[in-house]
Amino acid sequence: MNTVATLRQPIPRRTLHDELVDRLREMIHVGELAAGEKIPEKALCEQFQVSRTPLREALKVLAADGLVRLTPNRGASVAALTLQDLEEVFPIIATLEGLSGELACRRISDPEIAEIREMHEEMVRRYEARDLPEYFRLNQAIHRAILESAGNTSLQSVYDNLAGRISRARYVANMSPARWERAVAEHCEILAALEDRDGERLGRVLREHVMTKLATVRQSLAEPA
Amino acid sequence: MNTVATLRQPIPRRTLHDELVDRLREMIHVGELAAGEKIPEKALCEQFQVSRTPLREALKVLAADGLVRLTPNRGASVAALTLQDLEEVFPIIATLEGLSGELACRRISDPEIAEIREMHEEMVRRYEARDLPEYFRLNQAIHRAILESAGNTSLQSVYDNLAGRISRARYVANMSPARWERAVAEHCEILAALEDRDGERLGRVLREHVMTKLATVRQSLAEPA
DNA sequence: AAACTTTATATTGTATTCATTATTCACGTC
DNA sequence: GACGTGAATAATGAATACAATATAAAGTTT
Repeated sequence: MNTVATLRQPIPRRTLHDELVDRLREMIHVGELAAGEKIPEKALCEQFQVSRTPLREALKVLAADGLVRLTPNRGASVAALTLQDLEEVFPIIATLEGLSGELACRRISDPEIAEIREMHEEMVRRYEARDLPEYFRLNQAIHRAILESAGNTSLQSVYDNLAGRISRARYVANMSPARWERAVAEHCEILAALEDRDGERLGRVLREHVMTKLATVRQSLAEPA
Repeated sequence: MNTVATLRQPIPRRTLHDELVDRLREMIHVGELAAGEKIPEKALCEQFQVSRTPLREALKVLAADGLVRLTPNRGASVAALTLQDLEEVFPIIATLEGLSGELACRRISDPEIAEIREMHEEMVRRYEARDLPEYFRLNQAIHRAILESAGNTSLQSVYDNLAGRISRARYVANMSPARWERAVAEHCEILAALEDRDGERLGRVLREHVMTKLATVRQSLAEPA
């Protein structure tokens, strides 16, 4: 059934550089390419079995995204995020998430709200079960759903780019029980504002929620690993 | 005097792809590479007297920035900005400018404020003399100064990237006398809020100011050229 | 042993070449 | 004239080659 429909669709193409952008991004996110480290161009070409051209093109893109630093004649390294970087980027992300909340309230449908409520309730159950990875996944899905409900693809794109820069820091930050409880409370407020379609309140709560996360990350960085 | 100091400084390097990014960006801004048009890769290499490699690298970067569209096996074209794109990007820019105003009020110095006031006053004189190009230049300089006073280089970078996408649309939009008068009034309010270091008010006024510009652009697009 | 110089090797940036894909042109058929 | 097919040409993506720069290793001097 599905196969017949697929056969009559355009054949998707993907350039090597595009594929490499995604792979390198993921490698940075999971720490396989560590912050501050030189990017081993030759080794990566061998690993991926591609020539240097598409890999270098991919690195240019990642540099434009801020994930990678290019130094002329010295190659590329993974951008090392300082606390200063985080202090700069989080307010921007907070502001953009606030905007996405405001825009979402103008156009979100009842089924979309219901879906977010479902995810929220499951997330709370994961919290109560102390299942952090699944809680984290659902948490991200809720933020993603709100962003998509905003219906602004440019906002999604800008947000994704910035979020990609700090994804590693967010991923490894430890959350204390008190902060976790607070985060859940904030999410209840997010859902309430969303159900009321109160854009201003949702925008404010989302901004505060993200800035709370910055405090978590900041504290995590201050502790010895 | 200055020459001796310069001689003992590191020798700056610039890769071709980096230079080409800037040149192509400018060519798009001034309309030399028109929206929707194919980018003539071969001709540009001849014009700039470079090989295809750095040019293709530059195009990848511009594509990541949203200025250029890459279609596999069909090459690159200048992204055609639809009204939808503008409707999406302007609110983001407005939000980011609002944030820059808030951040600036937290840390701007008296000399910085004085400099912005000077520019403002000169801009008003240019308005009264009906000198639009110079008014536009000063207008941009004021926004730039506020953004820099925010002291957030990530914000500058994100803002510049977005502003670069819509720079052509802004540049060609016609401003009616009524809108011009309103823009000047808004700038007076911007300066007042800045001098009061009232971050919330400045943020709000800057957001409105940018959204007013969207209305100008929108109207300009609705009129036959 | 430390510092300096020279040589060898590796890496980086760019140019050129190769293979594939797309577009255009020419020709034949209906 | 419209349509289809095949050949020729151009453009695109990637691989390879070349030149320049940086780094490491070896040799020499103090």
